[in-house]
Amino acid sequence: MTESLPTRDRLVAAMADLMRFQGYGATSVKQIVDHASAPVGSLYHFFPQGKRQIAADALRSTGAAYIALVPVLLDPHDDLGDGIRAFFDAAAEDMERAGWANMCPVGTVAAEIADTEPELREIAAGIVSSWIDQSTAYFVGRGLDPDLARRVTVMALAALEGAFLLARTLRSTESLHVTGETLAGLVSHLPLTAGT
Amino acid sequence: MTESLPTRDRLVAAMADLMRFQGYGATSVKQIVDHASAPVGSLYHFFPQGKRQIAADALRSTGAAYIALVPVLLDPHDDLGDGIRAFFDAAAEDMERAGWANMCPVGTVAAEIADTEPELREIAAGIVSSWIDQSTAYFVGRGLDPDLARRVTVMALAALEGAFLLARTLRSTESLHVTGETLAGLVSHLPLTAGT
DNA sequence: GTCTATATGCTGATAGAC
DNA sequence: GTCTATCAGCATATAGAC
Repeated sequence: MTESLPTRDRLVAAMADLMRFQGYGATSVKQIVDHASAPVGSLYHFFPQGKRQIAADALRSTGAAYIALVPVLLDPHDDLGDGIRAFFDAAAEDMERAGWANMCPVGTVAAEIADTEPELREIAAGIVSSWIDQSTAYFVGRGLDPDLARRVTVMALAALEGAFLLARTLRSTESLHVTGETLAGLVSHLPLTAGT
Repeated sequence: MTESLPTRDRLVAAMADLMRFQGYGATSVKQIVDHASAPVGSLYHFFPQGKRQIAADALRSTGAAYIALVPVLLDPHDDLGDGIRAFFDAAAEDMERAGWANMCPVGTVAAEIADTEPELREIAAGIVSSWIDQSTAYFVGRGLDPDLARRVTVMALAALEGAFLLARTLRSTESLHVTGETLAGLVSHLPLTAGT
């Protein structure tokens, strides 16, 4: 983490990276600054409210980055089911290569802080809500009825996060491949509204 | 937590309870003994290796308790899909009533400790593996082909854990109802092997 | 087995020189 | 904006009387 980014950005990236592996509680301020090759003072200069504030920033920036993947990974596939399968297979490959870190800190952290860090929980809830809204809109654009699109989104997101949890715990990609395959079969047979 | 259980059992129950809400890292030894109305010395008397050891015990005992729910909740339903729907709806009701604690500490804790507590991760992996094996065997007993039974199990477990995560983050039962309903539709149309 | 007092180290956070 | 030295508090764990 000695990239030539501004200090502030290096700190946020380091926090996001550490949270993917360790979650929030197990990540110490000292680890963050070491990982970002920055002095402690700089962290409190940019983030006067300390660890909680930099965690909020890291969640927000990665949350925004991940929702952008949906169109990127699904657009190339005419059949939505094929797109979903490719999405889950890509996640499996990335996860194994990254040493079983979660893809996104939001999933790792959300359960951990849901009752102990109310402010961070609300931020995580906002990110997840916007994921659901944007992904629903994408599926509507691909021809699904709005209500069905939302249900498909919620189902797929739950399956993805759960499969990440199992993969991480078991150190196996089976859960990602199986859920991706099953969802693909489901989605390929959904009715599309006229004109798509 | 002033039940008339032996001290050792009260300590394990307190740890399991706290981990459901807070996870592992945010639960302190002081909280455990306070919640169990026991002195610190007793914890280290029964669990010489301290917090990590009592966490392992709490995970094991709740892991065993939860797999027992599968036949209890599914046996009454002739149609497997109906059983799955009832399972998820029951989980949603319990979760909301319990103030959005996770049903089982294994899910809350697994992601958090996967890279920081190798011994606990292996214990969690063992529990999850045995869930998958036992649940697969149950579905085979209900007439599914073994390979299909395993895939249904993995899919359902991933969806359940993911739906828990979303419900906890968003403080809404929507994810549990939607995933339960979707899985139910899927499972109701699976082919059964002859003779069931 | 129960309980209290305490040791040791690490935590998040701050002050102040440069 | 950068960096170091340091604070006060809490963490896990232990010692030893009862």
